[in-house]
Amino acid sequence: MNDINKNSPIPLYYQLEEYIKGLIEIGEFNPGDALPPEREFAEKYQISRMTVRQAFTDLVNEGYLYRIQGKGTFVAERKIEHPLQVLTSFTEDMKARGLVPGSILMHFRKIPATIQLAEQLGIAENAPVYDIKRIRLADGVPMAIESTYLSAELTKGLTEEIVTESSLYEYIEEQLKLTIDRAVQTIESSVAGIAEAEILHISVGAPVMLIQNRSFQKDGVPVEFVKSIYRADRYKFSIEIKRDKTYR
Amino acid sequence: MNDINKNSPIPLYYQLEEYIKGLIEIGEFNPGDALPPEREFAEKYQISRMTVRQAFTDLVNEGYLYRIQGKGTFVAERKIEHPLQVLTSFTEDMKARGLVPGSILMHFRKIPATIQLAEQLGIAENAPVYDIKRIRLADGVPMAIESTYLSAELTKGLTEEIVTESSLYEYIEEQLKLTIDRAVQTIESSVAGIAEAEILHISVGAPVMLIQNRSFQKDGVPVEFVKSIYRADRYKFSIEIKRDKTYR
DNA sequence: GAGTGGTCTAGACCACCCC
DNA sequence: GGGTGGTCTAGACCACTCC
Repeated sequence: MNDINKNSPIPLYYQLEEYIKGLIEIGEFNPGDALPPEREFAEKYQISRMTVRQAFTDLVNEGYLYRIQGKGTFVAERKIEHPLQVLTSFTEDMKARGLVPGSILMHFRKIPATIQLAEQLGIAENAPVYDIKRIRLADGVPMAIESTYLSAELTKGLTEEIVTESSLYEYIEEQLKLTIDRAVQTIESSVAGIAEAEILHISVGAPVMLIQNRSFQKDGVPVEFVKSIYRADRYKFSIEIKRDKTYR
Repeated sequence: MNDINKNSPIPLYYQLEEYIKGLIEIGEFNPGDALPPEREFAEKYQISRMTVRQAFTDLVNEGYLYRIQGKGTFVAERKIEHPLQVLTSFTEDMKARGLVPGSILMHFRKIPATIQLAEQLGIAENAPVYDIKRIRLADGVPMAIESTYLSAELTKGLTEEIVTESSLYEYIEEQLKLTIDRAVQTIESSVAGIAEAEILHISVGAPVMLIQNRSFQKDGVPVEFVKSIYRADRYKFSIEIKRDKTYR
């Protein structure tokens, strides 16, 4: 019955966040419902109102709740589609769409950085770069051609085995302890050329989406640069955008 | 010399945010620089450390700063491209790209909602809907065909004059007092048909981007639904995505 | 006027980094 | 050990909404 444990090393505000998220998920609170007031949470769990506010504020920022001054705090409408407000890998993206992800490695090599790659990765020209090219599958069908480029200085020790047998993201985050904080994604439309058409099993001239992705650490150092070609008949890109917080 | 005014009705944390943003903009602090510690700000301006933290936390969430426990708070790398983390109108988008926006109204009419429109706008089938179709220009060249749908119940009093002579967004936000909080955007690739090719001055079969946009208020009520067809040779879509805050 | 969220204080102790 | 951010308290008063 104790949903908030004061002796846990997990911060109280975070426990409360998870607890409230849980209540929303099981339908205890529905979109549009008012939550109990902050002071009520504070008293019920014997924690300070400021701590409750920290939890509420986080959930507001994450889009679970919204507040109206003088009225209360309310559950926001459920998020729609896959909420790609959040950076994901191909694997996670496909799973979220209910598809089984797969991958065929075309090559794994180390090359000297071209001018373009050097600029995208924030390294010197001709510095070593891992160049990984994969065909990405969804339910066994080719979905995209993906080229990943990583500074070999930053991701030392990357091998073909890691790429084929485990997760590149996992290696980057858990083994190398690099934390990806944000990415800039560029999306264009194009049409398939002969080579792409063959790999993706579509006709020459069929529409494709070109998606480029540059991932950064918190300090702004680029971690990876990915160029993908998705077949347009099977892939839609969807995001949720927040309007600017305007105080004026 | 008093950058923080305790007697102002503007909250202290907000004044501090603006002040710090200003220091970053004029280059007083550069990306990677450490800011003075929270306690120093608190003492210097005679405000509580919690208030300083509120300002810092907001700036971290907005991407201006990042924190490293035990080390300090640092200025983040400048944001790249047009930071379309933020919802904008066609007009604002083009201006940000250094292009002069223009518009040709093809029709402005009131129609009964189709099933699809009813669903997108969260209204009853056959309820009245404003249907606005425009050719959007950049530097005088056709850039996109845009169809906007609005619930006529919600946006009562909308006229052709408002659409042609002022800004639809301005009318929605300032006259109707509706606040758009977020939008879900879906992007697909396709190729131009005969009608689109003619309007956009491109060849049949040339790549185009289909962009759909549903805008919502804080309570989740949809405000508008926009379907656009952009010519792909002149338009790239770019966004910045944050990685999930993972506490685990 | 009662109830809500919004802002703010003046402390406290903990966790982490670096010397 | 000294300095940093991270968490938390127990209050206070203000601004807004609704009756």
